[in-house]
Amino acid sequence: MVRLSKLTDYASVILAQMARQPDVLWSAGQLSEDSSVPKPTCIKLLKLLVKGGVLNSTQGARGGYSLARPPSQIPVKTIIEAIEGPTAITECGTDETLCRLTDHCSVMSRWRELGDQVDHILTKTTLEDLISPHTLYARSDRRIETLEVH
Amino acid sequence: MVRLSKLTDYASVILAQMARQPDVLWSAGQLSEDSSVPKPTCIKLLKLLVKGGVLNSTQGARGGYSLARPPSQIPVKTIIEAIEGPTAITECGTDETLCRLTDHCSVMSRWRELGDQVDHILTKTTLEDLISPHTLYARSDRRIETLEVH
DNA sequence: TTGATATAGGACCTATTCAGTCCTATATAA
DNA sequence: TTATATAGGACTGAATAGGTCCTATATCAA
Repeated sequence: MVRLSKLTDYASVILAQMARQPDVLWSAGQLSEDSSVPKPTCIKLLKLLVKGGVLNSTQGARGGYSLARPPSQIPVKTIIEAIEGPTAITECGTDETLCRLTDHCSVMSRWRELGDQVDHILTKTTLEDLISPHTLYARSDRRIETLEVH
Repeated sequence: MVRLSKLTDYASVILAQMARQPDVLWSAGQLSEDSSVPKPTCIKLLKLLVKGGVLNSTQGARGGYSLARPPSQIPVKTIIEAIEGPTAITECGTDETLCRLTDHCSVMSRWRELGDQVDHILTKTTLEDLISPHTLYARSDRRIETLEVH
């Protein structure tokens, strides 16, 4: 149901480190060393995060990576999607037979609504929250309030 | 991030059908036919749902399956876990090296809190909601209110 | 008692996805 | 020009998901 892939786990640790010193230009080697993530894997993650708009990169000698935005403006949803790709709660459309069932599509719209609620949480929570020493629940501005109908 | 496996998708369609006529004893063959889910797979799902406490089964000729509880008392979380097994947001413990990092465990507790919020939604939403023709948002008793700190 | 009809439980195979590695190209600074 | 970075891709092995099949057991009816 809700599971972080190992790579997202790694990425969040790497990003947490970067977020604590947002002005440093980090090299892949440095990040790999500090985070214990094997260098090839670390490099792969950094590339994905650049592609996903989470990081900026500077090429060449003395180059490296830095956060593209302040931690408070990086939703965890963005991080997850950068690593795992865009993910809907159901693909729907793969199985034509099922989709013709009366039940199927109505049940699926409920699932999709559930997915929206989860999305809402993941969008509201940011990298800043991840590195905070305080529980999410303690922050009134981060509590999940009644959802609005759009 | 949040994705229904195909099998959970199938299971929800099957359960939706059963929920609309809760007093019928359904045979696997009947359910397979009505839901377009291939019989072997359908049977597998039904077994998992029995094991997970969602369904009751009656063996022998004229046997079959029925809901173990009223739809309003079957959280979707129970359904998901019956099919996909218990799933935590991170395994944690698989990678000893990462776990020794100062950052890692604090970041992971935030992820875990996020997981708890999602859990909360999945526990509050039931099979009854899934088969409802009305959007989840329209039901005030199903809206996600401020979470409590335990 | 026997046969037909169900579920129970497990083994098993295959396809897809995930994790991880490696190679070559390109950009930059000294 | 060389050393040091990232960029982009191909590739491999492992893990998981999806799907099938076989044998055992329980129940009902003739």
